[in-house]
Amino acid sequence: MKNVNKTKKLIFDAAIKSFSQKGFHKTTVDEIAESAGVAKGTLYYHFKSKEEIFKFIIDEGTRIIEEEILDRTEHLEDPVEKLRTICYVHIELVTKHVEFFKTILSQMWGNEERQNQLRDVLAGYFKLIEKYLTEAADEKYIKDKNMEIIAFNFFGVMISTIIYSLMHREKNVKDLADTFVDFIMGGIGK
Amino acid sequence: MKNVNKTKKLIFDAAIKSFSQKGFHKTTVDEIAESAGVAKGTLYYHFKSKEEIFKFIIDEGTRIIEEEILDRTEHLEDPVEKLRTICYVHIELVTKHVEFFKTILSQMWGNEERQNQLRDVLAGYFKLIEKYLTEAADEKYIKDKNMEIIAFNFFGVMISTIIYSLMHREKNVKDLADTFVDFIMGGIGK
Amino acid sequence: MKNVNKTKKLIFDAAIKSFSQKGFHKTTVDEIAESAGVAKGTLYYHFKSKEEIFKFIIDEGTRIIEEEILDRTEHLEDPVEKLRTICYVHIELVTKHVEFFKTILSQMWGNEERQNQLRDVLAGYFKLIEKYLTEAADEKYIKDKNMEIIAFNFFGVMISTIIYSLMHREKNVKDLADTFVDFIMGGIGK
Amino acid sequence: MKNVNKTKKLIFDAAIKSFSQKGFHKTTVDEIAESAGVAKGTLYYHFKSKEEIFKFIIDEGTRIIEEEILDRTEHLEDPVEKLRTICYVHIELVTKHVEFFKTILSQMWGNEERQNQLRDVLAGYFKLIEKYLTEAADEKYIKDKNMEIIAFNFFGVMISTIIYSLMHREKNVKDLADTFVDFIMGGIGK
DNA sequence: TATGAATGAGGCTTCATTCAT
DNA sequence: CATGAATGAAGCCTCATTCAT
Repeated sequence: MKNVNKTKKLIFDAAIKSFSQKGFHKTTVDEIAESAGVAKGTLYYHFKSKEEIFKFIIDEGTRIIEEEILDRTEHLEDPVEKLRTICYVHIELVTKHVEFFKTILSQMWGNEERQNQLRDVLAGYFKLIEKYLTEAADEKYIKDKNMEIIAFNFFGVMISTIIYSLMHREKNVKDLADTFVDFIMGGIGK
Repeated sequence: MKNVNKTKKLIFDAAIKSFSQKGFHKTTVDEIAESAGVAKGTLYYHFKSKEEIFKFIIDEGTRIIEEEILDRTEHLEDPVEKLRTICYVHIELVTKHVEFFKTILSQMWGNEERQNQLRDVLAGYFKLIEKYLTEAADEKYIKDKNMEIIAFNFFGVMISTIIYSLMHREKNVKDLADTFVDFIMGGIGK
Repeated sequence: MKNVNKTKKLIFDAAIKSFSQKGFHKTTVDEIAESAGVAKGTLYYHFKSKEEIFKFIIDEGTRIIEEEILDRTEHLEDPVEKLRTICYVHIELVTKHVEFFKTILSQMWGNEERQNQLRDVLAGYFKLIEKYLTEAADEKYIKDKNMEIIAFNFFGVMISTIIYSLMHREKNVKDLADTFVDFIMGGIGK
Repeated sequence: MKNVNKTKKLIFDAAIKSFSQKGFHKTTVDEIAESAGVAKGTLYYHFKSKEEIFKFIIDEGTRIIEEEILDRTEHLEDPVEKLRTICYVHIELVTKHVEFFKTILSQMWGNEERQNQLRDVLAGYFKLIEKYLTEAADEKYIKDKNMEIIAFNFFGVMISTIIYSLMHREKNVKDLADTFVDFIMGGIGK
C-alpha cells in the first residue's frame, strides 16, 4: 500500500472489518475509530469522510486481487490453463476475503456517488477478465462470443459460488473451484 | 395480494418504488408516506415497522415471480424447453422489475435479521430452480451434477446479466436472453 | 405572525434570545431547544435548519419594525414631522430590542448565504426610509440629495446611537432621540 | 510592527485576510496556517490562541489607522479643515481596508471577551475623533454639543458608507467622501 | 524555532417510532 | 382508521489545541 503509514493502516484494517461485517450504512465512524484504537478526529485527519474510507478500501482491494491474478497467471502459456487458474484464484480469494466481497456485492447496485465509483472500479476489473478470455478465444481454445458479456457471466458464476458457500458454510475450496470451472467451461447441457 | 386494502396497497407501491431506487437504508419512512399520499402514522397503523414493509415486499415479490414461472412453464413437456423458458422468463422479469432485483441484491449479503429472512425466502426460490434442473437431469437432458450448486450458478449468471445491462444500459431482452441460455447450456469451452 | 403555532413560537422566542445574546455561531441548537423547552427533533420539525430559524427571525423582526413605523407615521401630514417620528420610533425600537439589532449588526457584513439574505431584507427596509426622505425632499422640507445614500446615513447614525448607549448604558430614550434628530437634521457644522 | 519577525508577519497577513473574508468564527486555524505557508504548530508557537491572533490584528489595525490620521492632519491649522480631512482619510481607509472594517463591525457587538476587548480598543479611537471635534467646537467652528455622542455619530455615518458601497459596489471614493462630509457638516434639514 | 499527527469535545442534522386526538 | 406533532438516540463531521520530535 502506498502513502499509508501505521495509523492509516490501523484505520484501514478496522474499517474493512466493520464494513464487511455490517455493511456501509450500519458501520459507524465511532466504531471504526474505536476498533482501530484511535480517536475519531484521527480518522478524519487521514480520511476526508466515511465514504472516502470506503473508496480507499475498494481501490486497494481490487488492486490486490488484480496483482494476485497476474502473479499466478503470467508464467502460464496455455490460455485455457490461464482461465482455469483465474477460476482457482478467484475462489481462493473469495473464500479468503468473503467479507470484502460481500461488501462489494451489497454496494454495487445503487446510484449513490460511492456506488457509481465502485462500479467504475469493477469495470476495470471486468476488462481484465475480458482480456484473458479474448486471448483464449483468439487462439481458438474457447468459443468466440461477445467477450464483454462473457466476462460478466464469469463474475456472476463466481458470485453464485459465494452465495452457495455462504448458505451452506461450504469451505472446500478445491471442490468449489472444480464446479466453478466445469460450469464455466461446459455449461449444463449435454 | 391478501389482507391488503387500498391504503396498504398504496404504501406497498410507494415503498417498493423507494426501496428500489434508493436502497433500504437510504429510503426514509417519511418518503414512503409522502409518496403513498398517507400520513406517517397511517403507515405505522398498517405495518409494525420499516423492516416489516421490506419483508412484505420481498414476500410478495418472490411470490409473483414464482407464479409467473409456473404459469409459463407448466404446460411445457420437454424439460430442456422448460429450462429455456425459465431463462427467458427471468430475463424478462429482471428487465421489467430491475429495481426490485437490485433491492434484493443489495440486501442479501448481510447478517441483519431482515437479511437473513431474505435469504430464507430466496432459498425457497432456489429450490424451485433446482427442481426443474433435477427433472431435466433425470431424463438425461442435461448433465447430472450437484444440482443445488448449479441452481446457484443459474442465479449467478442471471445476476451478471443484470450488471451487464446496468452498466451498458442494454435493453434488448431477446439478445440478453439468448446469451444467457447459450452460456448456461454450453459454457465457454470448445 | 403567520403560520406560527404555539410550539413554533416557543422556538422563535428562545432563538431570538440566544442569537441576540451570543450571536449566530455561538448559539447552539441544543441551547435553543432546551431554552424553548422542546426536544431537538421538534425544532427540526418546525425549521429546516439553524440558518432557517435565523432567517425567520430576521424576516419577522423587520416586518414588525416596518409595521410599527407605518402605524406611528401614517396619520401624520408634515413630512418633517414624519421623519422626526421615524427617528423616535427607531430609537425606541432599538432600545427595546437592543439584542435583536445587535444580532443584525453582527451578521450583516459577511458573504455567507444567510448574510446575503439579511442584506436583501435590509435593502427593503432602507427603501422604506428612502421613501419618507424623498417625500420630504419633494415638498422642499429637506435638502434634495441622493436619497439612497442618505437613507443609509440615517441607518448609520442610528447604529452609532446603539453603540453609544451600549458603551455607556445610557437608557434615556428621549435624550438619545433628540440628539439623533438634531444630528440628522442639522449636522455638526455652524 | 514591534516584536514581529518574518514568520509572525506571515501569519498576521494570512490571518487578517481570512478574518476579513470569512469572519472570526468561520476562519479556521488550519486555513490561516496554510495561507501563511507555515505549519499549524508554528502558529501556536507565535500566538497563544486564535483569539490572540485576532486581538493582535485589531491592535495593529487601529494603530495604523490612528497613525495615518495623525500624519494627514497634524500639519493642518484650521479645525474644520482637520475634520474634513479626517472624513476623507476615513473613507480612503475604509475603501482600502474594507475587509478589516467588516471584521471589526462583525465582532463589536457581542459579549465575548474578545469582543469586549475590541470595544475597549475602539473606545480609544473614538476618543481621538472626539478630541478633534472638541477642538473645533472650542474655536467655535462647529456646534457645541455632547462631543462624545457626536464622535459616535461620526463613526455611524462612516459605517453607513461602508454598507452603501457594499451593497452598490460603489468605488468612487471622492463622491462617497463628499457625501459623507456634507452629511456630517450640514445634516439633511434646510 | 518549526512541525504535523493526534486528540476529543462539541456541533448540526436525520429519522424511526410513538401517541394523543 | 387516520393523522402529524413530538421525540431523542444516534450519526457524521469540525476544529482549536497539544505535544513529541
